[in-house]
This record gives sequence, structure tokens and C-alpha cells, in this order.
Amino acid sequence: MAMRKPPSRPTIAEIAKQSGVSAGAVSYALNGRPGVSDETRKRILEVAREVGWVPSTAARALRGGGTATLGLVITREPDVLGIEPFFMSFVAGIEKVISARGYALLLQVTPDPERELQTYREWWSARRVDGIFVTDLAIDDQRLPIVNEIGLPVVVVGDPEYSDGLPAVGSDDAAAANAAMERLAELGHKRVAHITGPERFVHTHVRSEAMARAGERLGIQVVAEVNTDYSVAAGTSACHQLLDAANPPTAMVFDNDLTALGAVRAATGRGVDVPGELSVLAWDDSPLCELTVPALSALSRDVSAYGADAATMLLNVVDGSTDVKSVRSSVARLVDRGTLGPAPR
Amino acid sequence: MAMRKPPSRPTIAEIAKQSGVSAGAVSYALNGRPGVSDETRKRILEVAREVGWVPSTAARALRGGGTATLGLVITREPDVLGIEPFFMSFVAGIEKVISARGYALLLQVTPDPERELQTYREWWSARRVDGIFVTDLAIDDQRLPIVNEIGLPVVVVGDPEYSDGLPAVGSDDAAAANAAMERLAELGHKRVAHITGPERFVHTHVRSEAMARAGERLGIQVVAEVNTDYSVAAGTSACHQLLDAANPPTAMVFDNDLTALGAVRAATGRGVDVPGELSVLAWDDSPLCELTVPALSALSRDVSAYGADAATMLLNVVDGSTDVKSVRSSVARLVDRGTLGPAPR
DNA sequence: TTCGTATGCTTAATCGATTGAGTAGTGACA
DNA sequence: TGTCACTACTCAATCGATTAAGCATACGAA
Repeated sequence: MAMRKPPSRPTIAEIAKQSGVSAGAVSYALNGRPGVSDETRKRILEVAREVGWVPSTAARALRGGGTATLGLVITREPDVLGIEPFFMSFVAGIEKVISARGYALLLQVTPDPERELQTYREWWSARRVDGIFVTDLAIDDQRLPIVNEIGLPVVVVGDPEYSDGLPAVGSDDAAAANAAMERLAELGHKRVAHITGPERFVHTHVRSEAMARAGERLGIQVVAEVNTDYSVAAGTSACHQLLDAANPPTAMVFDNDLTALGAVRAATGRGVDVPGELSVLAWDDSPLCELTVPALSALSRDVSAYGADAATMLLNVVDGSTDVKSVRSSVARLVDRGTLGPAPR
Repeated sequence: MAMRKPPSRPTIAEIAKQSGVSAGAVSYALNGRPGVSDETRKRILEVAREVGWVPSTAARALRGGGTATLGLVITREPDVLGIEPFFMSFVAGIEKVISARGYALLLQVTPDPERELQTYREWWSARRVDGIFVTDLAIDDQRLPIVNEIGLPVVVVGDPEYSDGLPAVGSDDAAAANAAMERLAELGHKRVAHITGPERFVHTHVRSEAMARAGERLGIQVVAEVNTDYSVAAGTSACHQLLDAANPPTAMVFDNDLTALGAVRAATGRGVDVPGELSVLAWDDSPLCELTVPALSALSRDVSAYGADAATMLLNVVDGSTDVKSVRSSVARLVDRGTLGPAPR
């Protein structure tokens, strides 16, 4: 096989030669800085376009000018990732914003938080990324002080109250809780169970608070919080446990769609009609909710837009804006598909 | 606020100073090349470990030594991505292999193939990646000759027969088809419908071929191929259409889990019992299949392992191995969950 | 005419790692 | 003692883009 010469990648030196000026002049021209006449600039830009010049990220990064790359580490067991629709939508939203600005996304999947931190350190030392997204915010999150110390530009995806002063995008869980509880109140429910996720997550905590407050306000008793690991099985057993109790709730709100599905199955399986005898609501929507029978009512967020907001914010941080304001961007909307009904008497 | 000095990232020069040798010597030592005494090497490595040195990818890339980055472009509408469990599992599998080798994954989501190609060009010109994965292989795929011309190391994810001579990892769809049809034959089915995906995809073509051949061998009539866009709605309408025909099939094989789900719903909805009167099988498994009632029987692949194989192969290509053999790595396993039954008479 | 000074460039250094070419120093051997 | 071969280094150039500093040329004003 003949050795095929790969097409040479054009550099500014090449453009300089063809334009009859120095490399420095080309750089000024390409970056829209003063120092070249309009005529020369035009000629240089024309040549650059012709040869299809693209700046070398490597050279720019070496110069200290940034890598045009943002980083996202996902800490999950690989097997679980397939089921979680969140990240793919989130990534898609990020992409929409950053690719328009010429940024790319560096993705890493790690099995544990320790290696996640290790990755941040290496990315920073090797100048691989200009900034990172930190997701899955936990109570007293160990990652925040370290990331802060490293000095890596960051946007926290989670409640701003818990972001240790770092810029954050969160979702307005209080509003979501209100919407959910108001609907349940309208339907006459007096006893509602809230089945949450792992205790360590900030949003588990925030949601519990919000639900309790909304319950107080509306005269609804929020009973028996149960922490789950978000699995279908956990939803099933939580449902059984709650229904077996002395005074079972008439509605259940699950922090996650999988657990809600498990619950619907469990209820239906033991002859409890949904939504006739039990109303079920999933916090966080997913395509799964639409596919089951009955289709799951859910608090739905635009995850893609959420990602886009996070990306916009991180780009601002990277650009050096000093006063990037944390926001609660994502607002959940109650989508009633068929598992919400009036409280049985 | 006081200006916080970011911790300086250690360079080879720093190590050289602390070790009392030149930067060149440090480089030799760190890369395990001859030119330094064992004693000096040990001292240098010790210092490097102490200061936490990490090689600058930027500098290495500039030198032409590679970027330790692989690229994956996903061409999909952002909204669809959430439902597709494939990519997340695939990415997880890739990660497992490449992160162990110090490689990272650059991810881009583009809405159309044109911008996908543009991304490849830019990545190459800017030296952002050492190699790429090309997925969603199409018949007469326009991307292959162009990627080949650019000279970008590549692994095609799809049938090797159609990879234009480029190294490829595919799945053994013929074996899967045989497994499926043999089971259906055992169950006494004589008329089976095969509902495929978009015609342009290679695997649509390959699977149709395989199904036809298996049917011939086993004396099963494969009827009425219907091309769908993989949506639930398409599955629903395909099912109705097939059941309305003069001589309806007793089993349906869907190239995709969503369409299969739509079909089960459609059948159940019109009073056709699954699997009593109609057997349904999904080609390509997903968590969705386990969550519905009845749970969908499927041809299940280990997508994560598939990604791992692709990554291993791409790393070999990047390393310059000249004879990287294409393989059909992924083997589907028939998982019977409850939508397969004996043919009604 | 001569001194600013503004314009439009060129030069050279820089970022961090790599590597071919050079150079001390040591020891062996004729 | 001279020289050949080695070892263990150092030196300097390189990759591509950026940018401070320098340097002609032209133009206007005194």
C-alpha cells in the first residue's frame, strides 16, 4: 500500500507566506486586533478562508489562552447510566450552547468520587479544560473546597444554597413541591407520602424541606419519608411498606421515575387501583413515564434547557466575569398523565 | 476580595531545577528512555511524584505527540437523546477502556451529518483528537471516504462489510437472527413480520438479509417488512397495519425496543392478547423492556462491552498498528421475558 | 528642514515537552 | 600517552499562536 500523505494542516505561518507578511501580522488580522491595515487584513482573511485554517487548540492552550474545552465528570456505575436519561439530555443541552461558541465537551465516567477529584486535578494540571460542571451535589460536598482550591472555573449543578459560594444553577424545587401539593390538595388528599432518594444528595434534602413546608401550608400531612436508592425494587418495597401501615397515605410522591414505576407495579399487583385508590406522582420526568400503562404523572423539567443554562453560566465564568449570579433556572411543570385521582374516602 | 494565586502547575523545568539536571534529562527519565543513570532517574521520578507533575497535553499535542483524546460525534436531535439508552452505555464502555490508558473522550452532539463532518475536519485541523468513532453507519456512507481522506484514525461502529475497508466493530446480526427465528420456529410460528428501522442504516439492511435467510432455512415466511423511524407511534401503526392484513403474522420482530412497545400497546388495545395471540420480540434491549407489563422479550446485547471493544480497537489504530482486524464483537442473547408464546392455530 | 507621532508592519520571546546533536568524563586497551 | 567507545548528560531547535518591543515610512506641524 502506498504511503498516503495526510493533507497538511494549515498554520498561520503558511498563511503568512501566501500573504507576504509575517506570522505576527496574520495573528493580528485573524484576531481582529489593531496593527494591520484594512486592506492587508482582508487579504489575510481571504487566504485563511481559502486554505481552511483552524487555530491549533494545542498551541493556544500552551500559550495559556485556554483550550476551548469544558469538562464533565459523571460518577456512576456504567450499568446504571443506560437507564438514566438525565445526563444525555443534559449533555445535549450543554452542547447546543458551547458548540456554537467553538467549545467542546470532555466527558469522563468514573466509578467513585475519589477518581472524580483525581480527574479534576489532572485536567487542570494538564490544561485540558477551561472549566467544569459539578453535578450530583451532596451535603457537605467534599469536592467543592478542593475544586475551589485548585482554582478551576466551575459551575455547580444543584441548589445555590449549598454550593459553597460557587456559582450554581439549580431547579426551583420549592415551586415544584407547591405545584404538586396544591394539585393533591385540590384532589382532596390529606395524607401524602414522600419517597426520597439517597440522603447525601442536596436535592433530597431540599425537596423534603419543600414538601414539608407545602404540606403545612395546605393542611396536608406528609408522612413516612423513605430513603431509596432510586431503583425500581426500592420503589416496590417502599410502596408495600407504606400500604401495609396502619393509616396508609392516599397519594405518593417519588423523587424519581423508576421508584414511582416500581410503586405503581406493586400497587396494581396487590389489587390497589391507580389512580382510583392511590395517586402516584414522579418527581423528574422521563420517557419511561409516557410508556407505561397507566402513564405516570410527573413533575417534568426541561433537562436540555437546564444543561444549556449551566453551559451559558460556565462560559461566563471562564470568560472571567467576576459576578456570575447563581440562579434557579429549571422550573418543573406538573404533567398529569393518569396516575393522579381524587382521594378515596 | 483578595486575589487568590492559583497553585502553579508543575512543569518539567521545575522538576529539572529541583533535581539539578536539565529539562532534557527529566524528559528522558519520565519517559523511561535511556540517557540517564538509574540513580538520577530515581531521583527525578521521586521529585516528579512529589510535586504532582502531570504532562501538559497541550505541549505534547503541539510537538505532534498526540492529544490523548478520542472523539465521538453523536448526530441526533437533542430531544431524542434522552430516550436512547444506547449512547450512554456505549460511552461508559469506551470510558472504561480509555481512561485506564489516560485518554479522554471528546463528545459532540450535532443535529445533522454535515456538521458532523465539519466537526471531524476541525478536530483534525486543530489537533484536538487522536482518533474518532463513527457510529450510525449508513449504506454508501458519505462520511467514510472523507474521514479516510482526512487521514484521521478511525474505528467504524457497524458491520465490517460496509466499512469501506476501515477497521470496524460490528455485531453478529446473523447469529441473532438465527437465535430469534429458531425460537420462533420452536414455538410453531410460520408467519413472522420483521419491522425495521430507516432504510439508510446498514444494520437495517443486514438484519433484513439475516432474517430472510434464517426464515428460508427454517421454513418460516418473513412477511411485510415495514420501515419505521424507531418511534413508538410508528410501532403502533405498523402493528395495526399488519394485524389488519388478510393473513396476519403470528409473531413480530422489531428492530427497536420503542417500536416494539408501541406494538404491544396497539395489540393489547385492540384486544389481541400478547403473547397468547401475538408474539413480540424487540431487537436491541433496553431497561424499558423490563419495566412494562408484560415485560418485552428482546435480543439483548452488552452495549457497554461493545463500546469497550470499539475503544480497544481505536487505541490500536491510534498506536499505529497496521493490521487492525475488523470484528463482529457484539453477540445478542435472546432474553425471553414474556412476550413470546406458542403460535395460535 | 526637522522634530514628533501615528501607522503598519517585523522580530523575537514565550508557553512545555521532546529529541537530535553535541560534549564532558571515565575506563579500556594498544 | 593517545584514542576509541561508552555513559550521562546538556544544548538548542521544534511544534503554532500570541504579543511586547522595535523599526521603518509617511505625514503634519513648527
